[in-house]
Amino acid sequence: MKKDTKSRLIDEAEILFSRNGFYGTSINDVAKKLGVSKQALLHHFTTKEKLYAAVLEEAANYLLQQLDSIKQSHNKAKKQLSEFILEISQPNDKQLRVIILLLRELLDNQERADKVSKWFLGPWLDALVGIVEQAQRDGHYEQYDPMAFLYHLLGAVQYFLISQPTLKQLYGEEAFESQKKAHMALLVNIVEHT
Amino acid sequence: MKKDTKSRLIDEAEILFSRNGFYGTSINDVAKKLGVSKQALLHHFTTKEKLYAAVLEEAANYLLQQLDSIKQSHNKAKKQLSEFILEISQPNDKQLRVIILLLRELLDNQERADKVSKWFLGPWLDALVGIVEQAQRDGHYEQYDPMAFLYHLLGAVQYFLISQPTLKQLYGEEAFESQKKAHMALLVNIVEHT
DNA sequence: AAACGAACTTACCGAACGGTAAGCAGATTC
DNA sequence: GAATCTGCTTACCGTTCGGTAAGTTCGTTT
Repeated sequence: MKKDTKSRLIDEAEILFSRNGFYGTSINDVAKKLGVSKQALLHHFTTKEKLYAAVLEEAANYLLQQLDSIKQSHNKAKKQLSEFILEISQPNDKQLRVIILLLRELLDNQERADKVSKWFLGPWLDALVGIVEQAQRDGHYEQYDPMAFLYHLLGAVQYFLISQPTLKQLYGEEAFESQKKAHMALLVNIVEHT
Repeated sequence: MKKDTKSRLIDEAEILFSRNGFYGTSINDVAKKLGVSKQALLHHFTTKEKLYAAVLEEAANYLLQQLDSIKQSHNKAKKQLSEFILEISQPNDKQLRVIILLLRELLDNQERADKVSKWFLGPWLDALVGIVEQAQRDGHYEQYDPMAFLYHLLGAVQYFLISQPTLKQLYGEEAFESQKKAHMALLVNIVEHT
């Protein structure tokens, strides 16, 4: 049941790319962490860009799969949305890494705007918008544009997530905990009682 | 009235750091863009980190100054907040660069959490929270925690801002324009009619 | 048992990286 | 007018970067 080197390289690259960004990560570092040579990595991916693309593809699959599992566990679109917001608000390590990767992509994509991000974000966003639209058909959030509503939620959640280390350091652990509570309360208020 | 080399280096570094991040920017590139040697840059800043710190300091000053100018133009806290949200929602080039720098800092700061970001974000956040608290004393937004409410707005605005190139490319120019309208409408709705 | 392809290894490579050392022109100070 | 300081320059350095070339090892196929 041991993972093969290729997928272990992707996992390790995901950690380092999310932590240090594309330019801040060297393929040598990735390979060394697994105890293999840099050329073993290049044997599987030929270039650094292709390794990065593999990481993004993996991240996209993760996001879509997560959404799919939520869809299967809950029938009502509104419940699906609130469950989704709840999950990404309290992410595990992997989820947090994927969110950071996503944000880095948005930043780096600022003028590049290449094709990689297209499939990385597109299907996931579309699926989410689909949920909001279904919820609207069920009679919720009707005063809002679906995409704007969704983006608003995503922005608020993800921005707070990546700010957490800074906020902790800025205001201390216990002050931060009450901030987090207030943040979650505001989120729940929007999703549940709008 | 010509700017000296040092501040021109900061300006150019701000452009490149915001576009490509810390690791994606070389001090050679920065110097070359101004037609001076790399050692001219090192003469003024001694290390790349110090150049980066100078850029962050400049960015922090810009944010605080922007806020100050809004405070002086409007008396009521609620009006100050709505004006602020409006301004950063439609940023000029410099504002956009500063916002991107800020987001990059949050991402890179994820585990580093060093002192640099402390002064970079701290006073600005405190000033903004102060405005929200004043608005609450005037009878607005009373159902929310000030920090959570502010962070919610900041997140929604900034996340949408950095997504613009990707959204344009994903859905086309005219679809994006209507998304933007819906996004602005939602924002105005929150700030004005809560 | 010969051939083969996948999964690596060691040995390199040129370019770019951040940074040091030394010098030099020109304005300022003593 | 000699010395000094500022703002640069060219020359150079060791390290690391992504990537190439050429094996080697080993299980599988023929």
